[in-house]
Amino acid sequence: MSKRVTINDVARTAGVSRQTVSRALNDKGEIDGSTKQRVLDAARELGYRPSRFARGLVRQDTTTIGLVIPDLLNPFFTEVAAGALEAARARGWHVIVYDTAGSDEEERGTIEVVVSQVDAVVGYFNLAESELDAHLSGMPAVLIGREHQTPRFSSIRIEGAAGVREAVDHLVANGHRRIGMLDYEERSRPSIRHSWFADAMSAHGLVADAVGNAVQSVDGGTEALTDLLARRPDLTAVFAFNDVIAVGALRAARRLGRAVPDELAVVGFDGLQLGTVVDPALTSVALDTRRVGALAIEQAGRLLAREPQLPPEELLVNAVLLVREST
Amino acid sequence: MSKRVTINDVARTAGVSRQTVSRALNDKGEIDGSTKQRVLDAARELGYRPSRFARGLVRQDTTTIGLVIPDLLNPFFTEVAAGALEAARARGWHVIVYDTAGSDEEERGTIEVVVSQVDAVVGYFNLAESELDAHLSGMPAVLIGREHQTPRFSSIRIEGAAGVREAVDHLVANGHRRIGMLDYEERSRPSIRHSWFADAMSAHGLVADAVGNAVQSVDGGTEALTDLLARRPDLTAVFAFNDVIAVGALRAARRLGRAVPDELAVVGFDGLQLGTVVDPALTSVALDTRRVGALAIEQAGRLLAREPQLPPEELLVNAVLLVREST
DNA sequence: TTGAAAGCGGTACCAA
DNA sequence: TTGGTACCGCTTTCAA
Repeated sequence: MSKRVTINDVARTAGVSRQTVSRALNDKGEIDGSTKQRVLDAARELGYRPSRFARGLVRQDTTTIGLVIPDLLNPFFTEVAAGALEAARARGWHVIVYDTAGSDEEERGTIEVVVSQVDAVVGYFNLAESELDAHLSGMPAVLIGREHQTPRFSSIRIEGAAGVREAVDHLVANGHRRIGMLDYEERSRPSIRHSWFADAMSAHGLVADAVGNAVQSVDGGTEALTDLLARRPDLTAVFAFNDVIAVGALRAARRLGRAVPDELAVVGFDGLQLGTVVDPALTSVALDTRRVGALAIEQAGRLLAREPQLPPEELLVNAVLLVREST
Repeated sequence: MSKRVTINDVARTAGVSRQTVSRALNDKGEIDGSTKQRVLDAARELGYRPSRFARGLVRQDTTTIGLVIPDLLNPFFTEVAAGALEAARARGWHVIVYDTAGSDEEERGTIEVVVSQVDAVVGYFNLAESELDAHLSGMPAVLIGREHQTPRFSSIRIEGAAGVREAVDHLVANGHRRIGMLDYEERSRPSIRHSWFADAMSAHGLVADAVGNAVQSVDGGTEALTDLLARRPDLTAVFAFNDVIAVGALRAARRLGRAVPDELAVVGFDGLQLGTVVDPALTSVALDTRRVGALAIEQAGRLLAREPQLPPEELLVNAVLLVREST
């Protein structure tokens, strides 16, 4: 790595002081036109590029947020990321994206690195709060889709009980009684969405006993529904943990020759754009995903500025039923 | 914004010098256990967080790449971004993602900001090379999917002539003669993909005279095919600029009651994952999108280190026909 | 209009 | 094991 060209080098070859170089480069007034030109020429010739560290050190204005997500290829996280990016840009902030590939190991590595690279971090974490707290060494953090205890943390909650209830109501109203679920278990425990589902079922006197487990991918959904239907061919409807899994389920239904929605109704969760490109278009308990990202940025901003936090009810994104064609 | 807590504050409250604080925080040896603990306590209490700028200034090791894409919600760019992120992580580099929303204005703003935030920039740019050159003020840049003249730039080329030729051969072999195209024009000029298509058509003595123009979105594809078929209902196959548009075309065909592939064959370009979730699965001239991103990072690294560039033939990503169900 | 000097917040190297 | 000092590269006073 050849030595860095500094402002001093430019100053020397242009025959001026470094302050003058700084003036020329930053378009400040108070500089002679020809001097400025001379400096600019010298800078170009030497291939000078100011150090962003030195600059940042002096004018501590730029804010950089780390966005941690498990999988950029999962459209849900992409939509959240897009929302975060947009909100950050509106404030002139930067976003460094970290993809943890859904692995705890990568997540640890990411956190280690994040600490020295950004001003605050937002995103989806899987590690225990105690571990996060220990390694984040005081950095403001906003957890998405997950509760927090430590006061230093903040979280954006996704409230889907009412939406899932709507979905089950809708299915029951359409005559469905045997409704299964494709869940996504974390740490071998049923998800919170599963409990929303179970509650909604009980309200109709039904039991949520037909549950399959899927990994978070389209293929995962295909596989899970295939398995579930093998065990419970009597199901007439399924609720999936999210749209990605539901889209996989749609594919499985097609392969198994079960027409959707007539022979099997499918409901997803998230309300992604993805649900509109499949056939039939996916009915889903929909979320404003962009808002999730935007809220996280907003909240990170408050943490950073030590401003009062948003009240809990503002840190909530509600999901509502969006009926399309798959039910 | 309350004043920043610096290493001096910690040193003062812990009653030691800042060098000692530095030692304690960086787990250097040569420090008494109790002193270290005292420093750590003080740091925690004050909520001290080291300035990444000051750190970066002194040990100038971290490399940050700016990734500029027009639309993070477009799965093609997401796949490229994922490839870039992965390649960057493997080197311990960071990636700041910029979404220009496909607007020249945003692109200008992005470039302005990028210059002082990253060490090199890679991505999709729309602005003229002269303008890029002027505002990038010497920063190494890798253009994706676009030729370059200025030697300081580098580019990752996408070579699809052979793949498109394969696609047209395949369609013709299946009896298609009236094949249309849904193009994506830039600056009101047919794309390079259109010319590949036209060449492939001529090779069979056919003319590429049924061309529609689409915006880069699923909806754009739907609209464009609807229009095109209104003008040219006799078409039996269409080749789309990319998979996103092709997926929209699939939807249009469905709405118009034209069965795919029997009454209309559809071929996309890019070979995205997206093509496997639709029904029928999309035949596409496929690209290794992750590799596109990875190559861009690799090349940026060489530019940065002033190492010899990769030879042009390595900076090429070839597309090949991937037959699925839509043809 | 220009330059000298003083930091910005850290780390490295030395001496104590 | 500690602290003093120089310095990273740049911008911001303040004089000249």
